Amino acid sequence: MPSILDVAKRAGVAPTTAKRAINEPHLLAPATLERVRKAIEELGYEPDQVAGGLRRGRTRTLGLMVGNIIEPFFASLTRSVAREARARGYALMVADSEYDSSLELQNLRLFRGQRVSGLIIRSAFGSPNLDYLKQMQARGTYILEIDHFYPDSPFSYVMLDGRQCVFEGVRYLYELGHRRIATLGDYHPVLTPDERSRVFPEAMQAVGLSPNPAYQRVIERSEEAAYQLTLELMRLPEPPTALFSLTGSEAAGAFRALRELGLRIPQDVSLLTFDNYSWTSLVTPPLDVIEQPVEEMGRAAVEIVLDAVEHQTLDKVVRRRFPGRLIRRGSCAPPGG
Amino acid sequence: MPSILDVAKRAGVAPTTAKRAINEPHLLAPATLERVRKAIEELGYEPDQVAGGLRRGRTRTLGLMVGNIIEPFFASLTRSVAREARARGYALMVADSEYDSSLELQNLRLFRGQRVSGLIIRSAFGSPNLDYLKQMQARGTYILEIDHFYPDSPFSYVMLDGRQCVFEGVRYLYELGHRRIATLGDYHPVLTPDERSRVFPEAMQAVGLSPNPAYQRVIERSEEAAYQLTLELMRLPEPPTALFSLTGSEAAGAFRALRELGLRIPQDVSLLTFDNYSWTSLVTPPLDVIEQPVEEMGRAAVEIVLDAVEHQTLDKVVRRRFPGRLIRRGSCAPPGG
DNA sequence: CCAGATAATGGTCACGTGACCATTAGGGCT
DNA sequence: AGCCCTAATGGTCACGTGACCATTATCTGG
Repeated sequence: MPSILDVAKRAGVAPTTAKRAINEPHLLAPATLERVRKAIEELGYEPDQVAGGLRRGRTRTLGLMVGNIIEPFFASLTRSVAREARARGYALMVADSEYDSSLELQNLRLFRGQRVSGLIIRSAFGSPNLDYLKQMQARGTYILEIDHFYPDSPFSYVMLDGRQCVFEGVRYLYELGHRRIATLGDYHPVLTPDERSRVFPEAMQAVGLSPNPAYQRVIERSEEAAYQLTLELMRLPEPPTALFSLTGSEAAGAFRALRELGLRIPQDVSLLTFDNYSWTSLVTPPLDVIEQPVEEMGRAAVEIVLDAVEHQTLDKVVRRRFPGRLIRRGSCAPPGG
Repeated sequence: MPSILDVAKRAGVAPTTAKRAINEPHLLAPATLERVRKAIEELGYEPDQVAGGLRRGRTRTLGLMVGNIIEPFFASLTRSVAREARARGYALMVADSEYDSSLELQNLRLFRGQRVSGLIIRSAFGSPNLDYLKQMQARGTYILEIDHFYPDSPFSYVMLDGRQCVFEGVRYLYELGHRRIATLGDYHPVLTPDERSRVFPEAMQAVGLSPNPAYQRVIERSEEAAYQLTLELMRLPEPPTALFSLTGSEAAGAFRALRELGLRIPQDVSLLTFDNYSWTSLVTPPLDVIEQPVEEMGRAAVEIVLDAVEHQTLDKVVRRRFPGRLIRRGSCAPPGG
């Protein structure tokens, strides 16, 4: 692999001069610049970011830790983050915690070993890693949470405005005439704290309803758990007339369960879900969804992180909320046919 | 960020000794080892892979270039590759070419700058980057193609056995009684060379059929193009009785088109597709698919790359084919109801 | 014609590590 | 006692870069 020394030798200049052709070309005489450029071209020289990172004390790499890359939300986020990072000359390291805090820790160690300059993280459940993140931050890695944040998080974050979305969703169902509205379970308040399930009761109160305790179960956050819970809920003597799924993955479980039970959407039960996943428009009927501006969120995340890194303002905390958008397609209708 | 020097100082040993606690602990006296371990623990020391990579002349990073991270095939692949890389102590850099060779080149440059030790790549279409890849290889990056390979590729690869799958798919449809079978277009033989569309005519011949020229169009490889083509095909005077989609993305386009045309699956037309995407079991009817062993392929890819990197056998070319699995769910039936 | 400014180029060193070689102490053998 | 062997530990240097300082040539104004 040729180094700048090879370039310098070939161009007949000192290494310092050769490097200036890349970093501060305006300082060079046009003829010298041209000669160096030619040498770079001929040798196929590409600056070594490993050496540069060591010397600089700061790498041009960014870490992204997702909860589950299979979920389209994270896939879209990854694409958006990757695009933005590339545009700014940063490589993107991706890790998947599978929402498991011990895997998360392993991945954090890897990221730390690689000395990533910034970290965008959707933290896992259980979360004994807050201290580790704080330590990384104290040592110069800028940390930004996305899609979720720790209570009292000291970090920047980029989030959907879950509160606004849940309120809007509940109001939408309410105005269609629904009174028996259920989310697909509560998440565990400590193990899987979640804004959406936390504000649901408030959203119900805002329209003069209160959540039916019979519908409230603490579940794991997965398609399978949502599938099981939907079966249970719809077999109650007084089943919900509308299901409000707080994530796209859970909607798939609910949809599967409703089909198995032979329940028609929206005649027998309405279904509303977060996340405009592509399958939601392929099924019959197409589902009403609350879309997140994922691309924008990814862009914003990279911008916040890299601005802080490059301007050396690691202490700057930036928090941005993004609105969701309700898309009506026909899976919600007045109750009772 | 503490370095091994800090650890050594705190443990009261020489830097060399401190490092041995990590790299060759068997050489140390138990008491010394314990003291160094304690110092590492207290300081929260994590070896700097940037410095190590520079000195070693080899980083512990792997590059993964996907065609489109949004496609579940690539999302699953990414997860599998990330898992395996993590298990071996390598960080994974992910880039998305969006199947565009100019974006691909930008990403390759980034990877090269970061001195990735290995590269797993699903190459883009158009592909003027073969030379660049060869150059990277000549400079010590082990390259492995996945899901697709250049004609006369000099690299290792991991692939589905597309030939076997297409043959099996065609035979399946043939035995159900179909004679008018169409793929969703040919890909451009130069711009988007593709094994599956190339062997389709052979597979037809193997059952005594030949592809209907009226069904053969060169299309782009996208959901939208597949949607348009399906509309066209089904409006022909003699439309196909069975559609064979060569990718999961295209199946979504075909499915959308069939629904818009009001055609029933499988009564009016059978639909068979590659890739067991989760939506294919959610729609009505659930689709017959040819599943790829994506996880295994990802694991194999990392294994091949890292074994070559770590054993310094960069010249070793390994090529593996994986069988697909046909899953019947009800979207294919004898023609004519 | 020269001081001082500026343009252009050159030289040196440290970042943290791993490879390699060097040194010391103690134990077993003749 | 003298030798060698091994266990345990220490010292040095280069990887390629970027920050910083140094040097030389050319120009400008009085």
